[in-house]
Amino acid sequence: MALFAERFELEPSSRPRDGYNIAPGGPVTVIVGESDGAARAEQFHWGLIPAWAKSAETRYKMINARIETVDEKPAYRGLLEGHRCLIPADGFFEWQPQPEGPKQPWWFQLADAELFSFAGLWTTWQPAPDVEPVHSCTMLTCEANDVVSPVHHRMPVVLKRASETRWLDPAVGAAAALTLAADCANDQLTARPVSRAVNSTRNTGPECVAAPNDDATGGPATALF
DNA sequence: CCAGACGTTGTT
DNA sequence: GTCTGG
DNA sequence: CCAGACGTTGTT
DNA sequence: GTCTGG
Repeated sequence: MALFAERFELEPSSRPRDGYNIAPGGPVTVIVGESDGAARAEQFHWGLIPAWAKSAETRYKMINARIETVDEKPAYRGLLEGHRCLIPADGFFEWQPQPEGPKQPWWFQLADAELFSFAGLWTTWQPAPDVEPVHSCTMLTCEANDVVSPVHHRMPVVLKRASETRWLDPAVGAAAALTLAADCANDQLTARPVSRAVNSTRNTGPECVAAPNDDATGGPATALF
């Protein structure tokens, strides 16, 4: 908390949340820009609910936005202008299908576990005038690079640190923002396999990034029969 | 004009 | 809300 | 993303 | 198989 509060010079009212098992469809901490250039942390729903949605049913579907098409898709393209956010993290998981049995989760980080930001978009959904608005977000993805592709064919866009301020800046247009996202820090990532503890969102602690078979929550190392 | 979509991932 | 398809 | 539910009636 | 919940 202290790290990213300092890094993003968050306003005192910010109420960030962290955890080792931030899952789609749940709350996630995002950083949004203020008109005066300040930044604020909020908890948004991970899974975009467009402003025009009649129900919240997309909230488990629109968890990602492909960078290749984000400026074309009706649900996303308007958000590239003025509705960008940072989603701070120090790593992410991808699941690797196995020839047999359950998928193997992998944990990806920058060197020295340095803090970074995913490139996100956000919006507000208010189904009726007299109910509380719901803020939600989605995360840009791109084709997996050499580090991630053995595990999974897509990966989140990790912004270069120098791009973060401009990503939040409303004065930066959609085209320029897309350029920032394309020129990302994904080639700095490292990978290691982890316990299957992360597969259950009931596990929210450091056991999620423990080495495989080095914990009591990841299930048996081998099948019983 | 109105109706209907609006998304990604993974699997087959 | 806005765009595409019919 | 993965895990877990997926149903109604009647009884306590 | 498909949807909801975390």
